[in-house]
Amino acid sequence: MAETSRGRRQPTLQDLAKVVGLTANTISRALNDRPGVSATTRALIKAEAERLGYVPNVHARSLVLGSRKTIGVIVSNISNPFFSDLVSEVELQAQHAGYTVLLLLSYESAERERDAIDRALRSGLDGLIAAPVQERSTAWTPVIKAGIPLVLVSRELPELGVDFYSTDNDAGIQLTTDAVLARGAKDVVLLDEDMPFSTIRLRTEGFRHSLERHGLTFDPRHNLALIPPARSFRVSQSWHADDAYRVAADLLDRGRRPDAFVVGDDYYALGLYRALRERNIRIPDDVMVMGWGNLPFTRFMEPPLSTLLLPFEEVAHRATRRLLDHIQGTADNQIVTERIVPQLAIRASTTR
Amino acid sequence: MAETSRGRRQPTLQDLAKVVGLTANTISRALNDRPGVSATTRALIKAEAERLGYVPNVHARSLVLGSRKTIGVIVSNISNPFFSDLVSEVELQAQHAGYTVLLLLSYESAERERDAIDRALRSGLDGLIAAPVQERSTAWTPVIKAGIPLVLVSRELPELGVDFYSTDNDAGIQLTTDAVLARGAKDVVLLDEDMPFSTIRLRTEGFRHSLERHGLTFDPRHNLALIPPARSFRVSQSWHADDAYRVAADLLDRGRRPDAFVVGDDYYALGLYRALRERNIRIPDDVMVMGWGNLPFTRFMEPPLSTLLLPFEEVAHRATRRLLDHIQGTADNQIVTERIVPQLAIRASTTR
DNA sequence: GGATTATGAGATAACGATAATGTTTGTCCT
DNA sequence: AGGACAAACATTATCGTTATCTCATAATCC
Repeated sequence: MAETSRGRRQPTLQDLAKVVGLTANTISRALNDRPGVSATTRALIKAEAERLGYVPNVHARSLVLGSRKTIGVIVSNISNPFFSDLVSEVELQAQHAGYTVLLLLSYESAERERDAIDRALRSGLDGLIAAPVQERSTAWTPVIKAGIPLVLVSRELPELGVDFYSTDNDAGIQLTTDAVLARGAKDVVLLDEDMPFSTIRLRTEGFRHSLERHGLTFDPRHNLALIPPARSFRVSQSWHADDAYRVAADLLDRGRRPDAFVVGDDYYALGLYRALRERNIRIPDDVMVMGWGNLPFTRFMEPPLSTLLLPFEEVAHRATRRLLDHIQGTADNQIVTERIVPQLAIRASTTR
Repeated sequence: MAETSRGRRQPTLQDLAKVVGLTANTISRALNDRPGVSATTRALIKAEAERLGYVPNVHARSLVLGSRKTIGVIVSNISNPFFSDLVSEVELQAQHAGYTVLLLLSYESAERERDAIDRALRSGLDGLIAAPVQERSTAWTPVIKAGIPLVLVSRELPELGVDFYSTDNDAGIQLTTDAVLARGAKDVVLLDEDMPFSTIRLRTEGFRHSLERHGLTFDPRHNLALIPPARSFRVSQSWHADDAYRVAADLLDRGRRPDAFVVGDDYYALGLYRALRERNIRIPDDVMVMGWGNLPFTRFMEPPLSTLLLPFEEVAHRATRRLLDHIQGTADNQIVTERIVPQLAIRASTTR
């Protein structure tokens, strides 16, 4: 009876101590390479630990050390390549530093975000990297009150007063817009989502600047094609393409014929391509198309889509580094705000 | 001095107890809605807890309860839409059950997988859902020895004797192959990766069966186009398209002209499309193309790609349900092996 | 060779919660 | 009125580590 249950229960420090004939304390010191144990004893203990398959109980350790060696990541959804890359990079780096990653998804919903934050707080995390769903949210103050280091990515919440890392949307849109303008476009339309995100507002502003810098005027009714926000959250990204298709088709059917499109998401370009194809409008001869995000399929579109290479690894890398600094107490107490400039990938869709 | 540090430290049960004038135990019972506390006292305690912003210390709770309310997910990489969907669904359901998800990535590397397992064991997880990197791996036995419930997905390890959930690769490939055969194809090529995975072996077998059932012979040299395995792991999925492009181009340039391609990954179809386009081979008139995975972009390919809708949500759902049953002790002690049959999405690439 | 340090290890006390018993008080019944 | 019994709370133990303090013994010094 006792024998059968023995296999189930993991050996503890006490068990090990009894076997070796020392105290749990000494075992702990030996295994964690702390001083106070002779080399021979240490070797003996380590060998015995290995033999018994001893694994320290994290719960006990966490309780004493007050840390679980875990950082949380809150993003809206990892089907979005931007976020999956971000999370991957965070995981990779956290792992190097001996941390594991707790994944919490908010699905672009304020309610779910609140829930995710709540679960994060109840999970005893050492720190949190998050891409907030909405601006001006008080949902995050409990995190700060609890003294848990927080680093934001992608979407800024200036009033929170925490570190922020992001791709430079303003520079990005100017890069893409300038690129088509430099190639002779005179009438550019920005196809983007109609959402109250700072990222999108920044893009619109940058777009406008770019036009004006080239001596063109910016008229929202003329240069903007806005995709109505989705009523409910849909997991598949391809709906973005459908939405973009509809908006683009509508615009073209109203007789509007710009000579270049700049979009806020590669998926929009996917839908746009279809709308153009259906109307026998050739890319890039009749109209140039510039994407955003360098999604894996863009190189294989026909023609290959010029797009913007977002430095998400870099963002994730720096954000994680900063978070770990906070956790380990090696961070200065400035509020860091970094926007990393993306790079253009020019392909056939803008080459005349 | 003492005042400044007060804000940092989270209030504990003891603190609350002192304030209310009761014992920590009573507070605990009150807050967890366990009997033994009068209604008025309970209300008082809850109010005070709210006022002080009391959050139970998970570390302590985990220690005493022996559970962290966390399940781990080990997949190779979440940039792959299959896995990101899987992970999303697991997260969604785990959340419903009050569990959080720890994400561990193995990047298709046996070494990293071993490391991930190690970290999982040291993280005090309640259970583990994993897509193993390779077959016949002893890496997983420590998990079983530690008595941590394990459910495998996607790739099977029969010798481990644990539950397994997957899409039905055999049924899937027969669905796709049958579909092109039913539409008049007489000379079909399977374009797939040359890797020693059970999934791929199953696909080849199913493909062969399908041909033979239609009175065709299966000749590896004739009906198989194999993509050499990547030497190093590459994050971006689009390399799969490049590899497929190269293999397909090579095949076509050797003068081979099948009347249908069936592929093992939608990305292969992306590369294949390009190879065909370059040689002015029309889809579907000259050759039909059948994909695998229903990735978001397939609907927007030109022509839209017929493909296979993998029931990953279903797989994730059942696997998670099963894992939670194990954790909560409500699972029977059979070894469950379920393969869920995918569905066809017929589009223009196979419509003559 | 005696006082002084290192050195290795034990004893004890956290960490913050929950579980298993105790103890008090009050209520009900006959 | 006296005993049974339950409600409401307190006491104490426990989970498995790590940290601090103490103490014995061996090594080192002049």
